[in-house]
Amino acid sequence: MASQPKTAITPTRLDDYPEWYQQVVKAADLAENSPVRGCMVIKPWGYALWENIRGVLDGMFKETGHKNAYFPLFIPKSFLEKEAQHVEGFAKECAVVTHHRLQAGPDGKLVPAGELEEPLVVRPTSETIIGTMFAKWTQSYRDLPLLINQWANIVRWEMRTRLFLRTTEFLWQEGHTAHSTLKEAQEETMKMLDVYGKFAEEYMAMPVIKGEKTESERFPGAVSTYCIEAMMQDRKALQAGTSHFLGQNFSRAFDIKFLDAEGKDEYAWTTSWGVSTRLIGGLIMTHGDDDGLIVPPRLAPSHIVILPIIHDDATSNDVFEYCDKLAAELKRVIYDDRRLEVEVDKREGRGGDKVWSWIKKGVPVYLETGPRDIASDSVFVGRRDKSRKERFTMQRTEFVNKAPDILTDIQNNLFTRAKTFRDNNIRIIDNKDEFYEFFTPANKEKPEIHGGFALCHWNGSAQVEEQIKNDLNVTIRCIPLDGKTEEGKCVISGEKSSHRVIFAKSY
RNA sequence: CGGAGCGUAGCGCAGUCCGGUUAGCGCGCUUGGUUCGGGACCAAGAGGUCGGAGGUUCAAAUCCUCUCGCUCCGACCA
Repeated sequence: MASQPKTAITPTRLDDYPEWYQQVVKAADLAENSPVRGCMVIKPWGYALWENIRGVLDGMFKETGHKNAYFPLFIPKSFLEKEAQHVEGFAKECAVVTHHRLQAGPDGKLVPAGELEEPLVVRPTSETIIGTMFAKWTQSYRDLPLLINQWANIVRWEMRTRLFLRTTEFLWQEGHTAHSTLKEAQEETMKMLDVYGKFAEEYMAMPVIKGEKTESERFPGAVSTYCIEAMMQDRKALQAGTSHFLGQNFSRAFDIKFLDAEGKDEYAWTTSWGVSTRLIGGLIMTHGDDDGLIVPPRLAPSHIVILPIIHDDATSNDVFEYCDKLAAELKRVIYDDRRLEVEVDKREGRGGDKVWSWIKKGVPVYLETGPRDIASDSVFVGRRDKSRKERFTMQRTEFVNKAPDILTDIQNNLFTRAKTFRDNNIRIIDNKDEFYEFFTPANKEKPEIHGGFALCHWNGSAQVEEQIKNDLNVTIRCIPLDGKTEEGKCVISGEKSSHRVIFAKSY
């Protein structure tokens, strides 16, 4: 008999975290690399997760008054050039279309022909094209606010890619709004940050810290950038969403003007905000364990999987019938304002393989159902947030009634677990040596999981940021919004500081 | 773009240094059987112009030249 691995995923998180991540993506059948460099194929289970993320967020955007629209994939190069900082930030990572057809060359191979007069850039983000349109749509203060969201794919030509966390092409959502006053635009920026925070914590069960980015980490062209930062299980930070207050930078560049109530010509105040398929990477690294993915119930493509246990042909029909009946009952149950998604796994094959395939995919609840359960009219319940040893038997009717409570309990448990982990790895540091020690792995060749979030005073200088980035590869993730004012001294320079910021290694 | 490594069956690899029968192994796949609250076992089978092009040679996965692609480590970043 082949020796059984202790865990479904090899290596474990502790052994090799980056490799563990790749293996989970593969084992959970979320996505794989495509023949196109840096671009991924999102497979059904991963895409269903994205659809659920999209569905919830879309509802939240609409509740806050936004409408969806769609803008072109291609942006004339000249548009990008209009906002100086914006170009500078994105110029290095743009895919550029220069031709519009292919011709057979002398060797029979196709070569680009029909050069464009003006190259088109594949959107790395849409401020410029949307700004151009906003300028047309805005004449009076009565046209404002413009509250637009777009679900789209974008391309950023990154040097190195990792499935979900950084791919050349990725799916995202970008909100773009224009307002007649600074105050309203600032409020919009914070409102959408709150939407992201709520979504991350309540749906993804991923605790986040809301904060503002320092100047060096700011979105190119923004006046201020706010973010939600989450801690992954290797204690590195993941920027999970951003909301930008763009001031009048883009409205000046794109001429988004309106006449106010007094008949005065004014530039609009704009914002933009976005989250991407990167969230799925965050989900994996927040909840996943050495047996694979764990999907929070509120985002699960399937809440419950029923696995019929078949002994022989004589009883198989009874078992299937019982499972189908149970599935039908469960599908009528409401959980989180929608009907339970239930799947009966009737695939041929060994029971063990099937159970483990669902464990790796992270389905919240799995029921192993055979003749014994039928005889006692009960179900054998496995919770993905608990160990295999903790499976338990429950009367069928009781389970049907309690299923939503069980799922709610799993959802809460995942959040609590993640929050405890994060809080245990936040350290208040006031001393430079301790700071350096905190972020230095014992094994430099193959760094073990180390560090975390360091809450420290900072003198506000980019020089300090530069120094710790060079020395330790640590950056300021954000200046927390709920951070109290507190007199202290910069952990690096010793200069005066009035509040603490979060330092961490990041994705 | 720098530094390292790798391209041999669907996947993971051995063989390459030192050229030589019909290119192997594990997993997976197909068929049959034995198991059965479990990630099984036995047997039989299918599957490869060894990343590509050129060269050296009686003979190339193996040596030489050129090329293409991928992964990892840096710089860049949601």
